[in-house]
Amino acid sequence: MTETAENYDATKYERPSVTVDVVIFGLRSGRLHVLMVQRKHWPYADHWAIPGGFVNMDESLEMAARRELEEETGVHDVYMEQLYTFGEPGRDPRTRVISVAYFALIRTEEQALQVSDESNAVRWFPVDELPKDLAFDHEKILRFAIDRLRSKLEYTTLAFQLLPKEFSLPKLKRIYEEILGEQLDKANFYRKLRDSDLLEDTGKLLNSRGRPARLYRFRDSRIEGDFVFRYREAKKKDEG
Amino acid sequence: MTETAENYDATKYERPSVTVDVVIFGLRSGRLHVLMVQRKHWPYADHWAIPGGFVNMDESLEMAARRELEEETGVHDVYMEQLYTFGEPGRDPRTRVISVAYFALIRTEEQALQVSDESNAVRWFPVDELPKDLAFDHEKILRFAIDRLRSKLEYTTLAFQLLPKEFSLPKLKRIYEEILGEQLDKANFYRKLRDSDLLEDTGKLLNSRGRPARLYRFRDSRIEGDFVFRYREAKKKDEG
DNA sequence: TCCTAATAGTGTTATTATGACACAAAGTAT
DNA sequence: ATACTTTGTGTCATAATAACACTATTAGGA
Repeated sequence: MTETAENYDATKYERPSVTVDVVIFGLRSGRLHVLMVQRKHWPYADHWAIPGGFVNMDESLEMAARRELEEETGVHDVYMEQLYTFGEPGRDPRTRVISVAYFALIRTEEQALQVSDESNAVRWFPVDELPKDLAFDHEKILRFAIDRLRSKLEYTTLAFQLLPKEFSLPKLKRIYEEILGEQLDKANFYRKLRDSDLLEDTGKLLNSRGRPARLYRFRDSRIEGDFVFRYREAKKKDEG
Repeated sequence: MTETAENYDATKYERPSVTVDVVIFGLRSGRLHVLMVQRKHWPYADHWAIPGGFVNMDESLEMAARRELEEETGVHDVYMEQLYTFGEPGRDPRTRVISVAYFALIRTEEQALQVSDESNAVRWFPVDELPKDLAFDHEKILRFAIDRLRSKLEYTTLAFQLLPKEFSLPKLKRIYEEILGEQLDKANFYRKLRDSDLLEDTGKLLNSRGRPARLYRFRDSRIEGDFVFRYREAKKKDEG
């Protein structure tokens, strides 16, 4: 007969370790970055890794992830969601480790982070200039996270979580372009946002070099959760 | 200093148990069903539960899930994807259990399943007639799976995994209606599929009561993975 | 002060996608 | 033959999209 949860003795089996890893995204100078830590010990000493750690027996997975996030960055109350769970045997040479990965979006340009860019141990990397030879399967996790962020951008308001509370339309557009990796049409983008009724004019203007940009904020009721704002410009068909 | 993966002693901490639970979807008489098992022992004796079990130390999560799936149904080579990982402390009264949930889509009407509908231990339930008081947090997992299936239906070819290899357009349409819970327009649905170029005419006809239906199969190159076939009829806006 | 560069923002139009619904086709049952 | 049932197509008004030309408002220098 098959072993099932029904006749399980909690002490009978070897158990894997469970960790949470948090892919932390932020903007720096308008470019999408990810926060990495440099390991000090075996395995993968000196290699860069996604911040993470073991789950305590009395905390939920999300609590563990938020704890790790706060330990690394000092921020809390940020957008976070579960990404995927990675559990290949052998992904950690020490023992069987199952990692529940999360990703977080933080308003880098608004909050003063505790992390120092000068430190050798913690650093922001642009997502297209990641260091080589990441620890464990973290390159895979990172790609997974970037793909997910990119695809969710097209049907959620996730991008808003990266921006300060008040922002201009050109800035929002630049984030979309940065993450999607393609140019968008200004007129169409603005129109879509106007029609979506997601934004609220603050009345303020932001001076820069040319014509000042109008500052907006999100209508509170719609920021939360994954309210659908679908932005996609259909690519030209190139089929036979 | 914070405890991190860097100075971890594998034997030092208490570890949670890790299970996989597999939400198994199938069609029976054109209705979406899910496979449940009835528990025999504490906790939740006699309650219905999602099939699942502990992950062995040397098998991947997906392997564990496929093993459970095959043990319950005898089928393999079916579509399966990871759903979400549930890990609230206290979700299992015995010990800390973290469950990696998967969902599988099987071609019920094609494969002869080992499970007997008469058995008291394993049974198919229509998704809108689930038994009461499911074990653990399985009701939550189930709702999660149904929501995911429903939303992925709109931008993937997942529905095709539930059908036999050859099928008619009306049958496909009925599945969409069943899962989405709303009526679709025949003409628009067929047109969308024709334009998508996903289907291949087998030349065969299926006799029933009225005009025979043409049988199609999926073009192989596009079945795999999550090729995008977006079907959504925009709901009428009912905003203030 | 006036011109220019730079950036923000709007209008317009052709094309395509969508939703609604009428209609035609091809079988079975009587 | 005729009614009935189910499959499958045609049509058209409307909405969404992509492309692109255009106007607006500032700073800064001649």
